[in-house]
Amino acid sequence: MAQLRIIEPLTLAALCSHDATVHGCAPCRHRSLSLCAALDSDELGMLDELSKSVSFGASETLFRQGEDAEFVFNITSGSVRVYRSLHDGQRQIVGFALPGDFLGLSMSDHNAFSADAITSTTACKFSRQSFSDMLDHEQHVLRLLHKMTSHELNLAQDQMVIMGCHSALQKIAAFLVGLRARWNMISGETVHIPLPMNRGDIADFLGVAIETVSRNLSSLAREKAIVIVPDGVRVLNIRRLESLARR
Amino acid sequence: MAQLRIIEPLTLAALCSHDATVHGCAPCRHRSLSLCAALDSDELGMLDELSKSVSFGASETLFRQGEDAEFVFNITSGSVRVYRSLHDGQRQIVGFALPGDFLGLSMSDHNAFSADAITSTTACKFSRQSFSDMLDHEQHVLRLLHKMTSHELNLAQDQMVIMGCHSALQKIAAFLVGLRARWNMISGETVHIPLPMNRGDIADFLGVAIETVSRNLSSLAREKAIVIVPDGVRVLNIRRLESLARR
DNA sequence: CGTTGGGTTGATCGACCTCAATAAAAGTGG
DNA sequence: CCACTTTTATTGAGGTCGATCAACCCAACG
Repeated sequence: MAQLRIIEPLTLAALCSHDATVHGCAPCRHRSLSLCAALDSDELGMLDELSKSVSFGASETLFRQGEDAEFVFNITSGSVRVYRSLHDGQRQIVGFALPGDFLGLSMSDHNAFSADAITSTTACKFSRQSFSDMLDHEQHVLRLLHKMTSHELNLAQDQMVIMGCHSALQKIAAFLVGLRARWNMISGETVHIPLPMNRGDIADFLGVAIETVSRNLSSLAREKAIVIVPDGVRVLNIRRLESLARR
Repeated sequence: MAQLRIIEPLTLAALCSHDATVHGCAPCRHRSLSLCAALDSDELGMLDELSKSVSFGASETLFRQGEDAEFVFNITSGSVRVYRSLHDGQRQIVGFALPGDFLGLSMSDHNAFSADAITSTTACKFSRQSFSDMLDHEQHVLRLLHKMTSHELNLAQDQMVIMGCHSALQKIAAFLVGLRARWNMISGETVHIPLPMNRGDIADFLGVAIETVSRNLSSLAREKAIVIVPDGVRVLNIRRLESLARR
């Protein structure tokens, strides 16, 4: 009877990690801001059994809009775009998932969005059914899940504020400021902002044209607020960016 | 087994109702498709004790951005705008709450948004703390709460898709189609779409100018897709609206 | 009546979309 | 390692949509 729903990019660290050096959920505990940290070892062991490590090459599909929602993903490395394809061929990206983010929890039995890897990506994959079953018996986990959903709602509403901007320059600046904050949570870095997604992805995220993204990034570079580097930007004047991003 | 009526509030209906004729949560049960219907009488009684009926006149404040988040509201009648005020004096409306909608779920210790009544509004008010305490003991309620939050998230993500539209006409049409669906859940009505909010509210919701809202509504009326009536519109050509609203 | 607030409509101007050309990167095959 | 293609990014020019400013209409209300 448990029902989950799509949770887009979640900034609550990885539930579970199966990378080359560590195995199982326990080693991942320290990476968690609020999730694994709140689980005891029994619960972690349970997660361990439910999860399976998977990896995707660039542009490979995690799940597709409309298909049965079979799995829940917790991104451990890489980056993912989550989007809806529209009948006019347009694409609205609703979020980018970074390491630690949760994807594919679906309340309905079919996905409302598609998701595919931007760069090479690894994730912990859970059967949605068994994940759901666990929620029936582990109130702890359900409570955390609800917290994450609430947090996700906050992110979505923040994005609405960004998209309400009348100026494209404001949108770009707000995008950079927001992404910088997220990378900062993950890596501690505040100057270099990786941009694994291409200009078209950013455009479809912000609801502007590709050329507008390019032009405004160039413009920010021209006024020395940022420097454009391969696969990202470096922040020179964060105050300028923040004043543009009307928060 | 509670009888479900499809023409009744699908938007999770009111958790609790304290209107002039009925008191307590139990009478409200029939109005709920999935919320109160899933609670037993003990649980309903508990809700009863926690909740308090409140009412607001037009443009009165339910809560203000930045203040401590003390309460959770379940709207029982009327309509509410939820918005963020920005440092440049602009206002981004992130949603309109209608009967059955929950407010205050996405917030942590302080409100991320302001909310005020558009029309005369009644609501059930819960202390956030006691509501939270109840969740610790009532898995049922927690699950329902999670579902409601998920529903909010759905609305927010749909709104992102709308705001990604490049054309203002598409935004207006998508707004009407979405609002029509919500009113349909509440009242069963599909032709008359009440618009309790004024043009400025719609403008700040969609991220366009007031005049643009007015012009495009007039345009839709001119092509006989809608008729503009006091406090709303009547739909003449839903197919036209839906084809504009790239879903 | 005058006033006020909300709504509509008109005119102007600038921002951004579109189309197009170029440049730079990243693959591909010899 | 170097031509070659393919993809992605940047830059330019022109046209259009929508923001802005302004006037006007209308209903509510004292």
